[in-house]
Amino acid sequence: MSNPWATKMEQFTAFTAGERERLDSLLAFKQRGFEAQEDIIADGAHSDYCHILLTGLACRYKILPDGERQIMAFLVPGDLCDAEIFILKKMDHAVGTLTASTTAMIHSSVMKMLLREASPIAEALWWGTMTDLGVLRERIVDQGRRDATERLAHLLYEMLVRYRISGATKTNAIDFPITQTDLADATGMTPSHVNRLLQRFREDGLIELRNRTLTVTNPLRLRSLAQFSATYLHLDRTEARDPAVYDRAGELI
Amino acid sequence: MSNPWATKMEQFTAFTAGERERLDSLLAFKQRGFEAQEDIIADGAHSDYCHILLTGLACRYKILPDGERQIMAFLVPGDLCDAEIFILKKMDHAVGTLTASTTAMIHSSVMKMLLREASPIAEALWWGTMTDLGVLRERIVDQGRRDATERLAHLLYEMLVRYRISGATKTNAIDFPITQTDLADATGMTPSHVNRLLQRFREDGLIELRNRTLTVTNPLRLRSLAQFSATYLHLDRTEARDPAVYDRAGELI
DNA sequence: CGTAACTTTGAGACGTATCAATTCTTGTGG
DNA sequence: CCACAAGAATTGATACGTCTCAAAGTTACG
Repeated sequence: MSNPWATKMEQFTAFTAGERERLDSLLAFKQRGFEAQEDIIADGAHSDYCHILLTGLACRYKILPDGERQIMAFLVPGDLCDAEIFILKKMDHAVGTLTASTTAMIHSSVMKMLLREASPIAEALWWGTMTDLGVLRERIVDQGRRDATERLAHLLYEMLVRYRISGATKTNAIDFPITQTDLADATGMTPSHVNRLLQRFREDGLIELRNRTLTVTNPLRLRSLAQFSATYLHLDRTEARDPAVYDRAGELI
Repeated sequence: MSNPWATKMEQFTAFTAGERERLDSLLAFKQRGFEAQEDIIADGAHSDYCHILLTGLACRYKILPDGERQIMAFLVPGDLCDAEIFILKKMDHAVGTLTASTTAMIHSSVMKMLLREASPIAEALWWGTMTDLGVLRERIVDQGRRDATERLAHLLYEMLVRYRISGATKTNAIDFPITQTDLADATGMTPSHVNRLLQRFREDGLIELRNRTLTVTNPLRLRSLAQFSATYLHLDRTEARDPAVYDRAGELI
């Protein structure tokens, strides 16, 4: 059984065969399918289960009083949707799917137990949380001090890197079901402006984007345009596992 | 001994006398003073100690390649500066003081031990981390979908609330050593624009700001201008502890 | 094969940045 | 206690990035 959760955490630490088996059985215990545009967990809701995205694509978002949507993060397979639910009374945002997806459900009591162990699994869970914090901080830098072009380039490049480390692709092409409206809600622009920027990226030979597939034709230039540095992802073991992801300077792709 | 760390965590959970004593002794073990504008922990650095801010004011920030600074969060007494350091190899951002400050230092091995317990202290530490995530997400909403006026109002109002729950004030006036340049670096504006907005807030009778003191003269209007809702702070026990912080509708002043 | 969702295009308005100059504060040493 | 320096706040005029709103294409899908 493929286990994107374990694959993701192995960017940080090494698991024994026994630990891998345990992670597999945790995921197998209880699963659920979702359609596109469905909430995995609603804003203000509580649940006794944490959800781990297994397949599909989801996002964290909030709906503002005036009806506008802000996407705060995209979730790819292996990501934990609602780590907070085992400790907080209710969600302060929603997690919803963008495409049809499946999740594994882990009971909060099991999650609590896992976190209390002196094991690589517990450490990896902490690492995941700390990395989430890093990703959010990077997004704040994006929106505070980078212009629309850099912001969009950064988002596209980050998605490429995250798909590569999750093992979903080995090339520079990724499945990309995110609409321009979604991109606009994530970067704080209007869809029109996203559209015009994407056209420029295409004209400049940086990307191709059609048929729900994004191909980064010039990754080095896209990375430098985005001022991307992978430090905030804390991929301590990626180099050892997959040297191909790195270029000669030791930088990701 | 005053213990802002314990006070903050008591917004979430109740401690026994023994737990309070333990928290006191953890803070007393090793402390350090910092001058204004000094790094508590530098970008890329590693340390064997976590720092908890005891007095003063600090911020998380990053310096971009072009020299610009983005402030990602302000830290008030009781806040944990670098929770990630016990699990990650190095910081992906810096934490620096804005005013002269003191911190308590807790060895990472002690921190790890605390987190593994089945105790209210461990739960409160998790709560703090989850709340930090919430604050960052709220800042992303701010910068993505609110205009400069709302953004600045939101920041000012959040600082008032955080000072009130930390016990630093019982009125609507707080010590405010944050310069307009700092505010600009936190909200992603220019100092000039911050200045013009603050003038408007003053003209509109929302705030007074002079002599490093911020007085919110019309908290209700400032809150509604900011579209502020305290949900993301997860102050589960605040109402029980300090009903005065709430207005009649049950919303945080 | 029709319809809804998504993408593309255009022209004008507006919010915020820029950059430079001035005034006000604050802290410091004579 | 005053004078000065350095930092912080304020002001102004202009430029530009991005939004707005509306309409026309295009694509995906039941």
